[in-house]
Amino acid sequence: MLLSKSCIYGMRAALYLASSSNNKYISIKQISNDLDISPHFLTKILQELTRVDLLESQKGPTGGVRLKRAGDEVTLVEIVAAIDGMDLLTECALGLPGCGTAKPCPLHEQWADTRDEIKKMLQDTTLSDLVRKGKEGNLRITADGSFDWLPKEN
Amino acid sequence: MLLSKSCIYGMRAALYLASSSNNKYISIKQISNDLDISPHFLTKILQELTRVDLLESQKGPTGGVRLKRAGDEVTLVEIVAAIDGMDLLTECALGLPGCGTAKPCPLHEQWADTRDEIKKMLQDTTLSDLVRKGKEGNLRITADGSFDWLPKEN
DNA sequence: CATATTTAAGACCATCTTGTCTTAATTATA
DNA sequence: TATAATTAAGACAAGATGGTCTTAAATATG
Repeated sequence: MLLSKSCIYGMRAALYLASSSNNKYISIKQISNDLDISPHFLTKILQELTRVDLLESQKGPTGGVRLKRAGDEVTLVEIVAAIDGMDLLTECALGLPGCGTAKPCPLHEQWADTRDEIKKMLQDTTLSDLVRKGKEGNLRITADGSFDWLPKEN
Repeated sequence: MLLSKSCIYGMRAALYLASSSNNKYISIKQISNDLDISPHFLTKILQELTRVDLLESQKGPTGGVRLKRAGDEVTLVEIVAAIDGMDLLTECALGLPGCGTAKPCPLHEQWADTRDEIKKMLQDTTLSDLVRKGKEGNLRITADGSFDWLPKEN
């Protein structure tokens, strides 16, 4: 698997938040309901994103979480880095420590190129990019496609 | 992590076997010694590769495992498919079942391209390709670089 | 044929990831 | 101020992966 489940859930939730126009606090319970993710588990994941300042949170009634920066200023690589770490984008495909141009493994060259493609994709894609695409095509971010991208207009 | 440890170990062992010119049976114990991999664990992994006919094995003294086909006819994707399965190369990056051109997720387009790059890399790289590179540059397939690519000449 | 060596098979345990639950702290609001 | 709602924190359970060990089956060789 490329990304852990935690990371995937984090990305889906970030997309959810980025699709909200007014950027008000939204409760994790609502997010977990709409995205069909276990609420406690999602809470733990979003706490991590709050800790690294991708989200901000507020407790109590009317509390919840929201993006700390605008969606067009948050790229996927930041979410991946926060949850899965940068290992995928830096480590050797054969698992050899210190593998690099100076001390490569036989697969290093090929994998370095491929790895850079992944990195570029994650760096070049913002939350807003995906929200735009999602709203235009009414695409799904849940298994059953129940998420509605509301509100549709900004 | 892109590939599981089992898969990485399987690839390293396959490289080891492909680097042997005469393709005689080599005991798993010797491989595990030279590559510094737990012998029992490696045995289990190589059994899997034997099961899918990438390797063939013989029991008893002078027994061991060897490549069933020539190294230039075995690509990395076969090893990955045998051990980790094809999930990495077919599944949605957001984990949505049935994600594809017909019913995409917002990230589908980008990820499909990137995924194809990974696939192409694994499909285009043969064991012999890596052995050649390894012998030419005396590159390592162990953490400490102790593997010697013997014999150097074929 | 007896023995030693090797793979095959699977039980078993450790560690990591995934997921659940409980309690505490915070805060809006009646 | 009391209450209810919410995040924060962390203990705990379940499941997957990584790794060890034991026993059985096969086989080369003395």
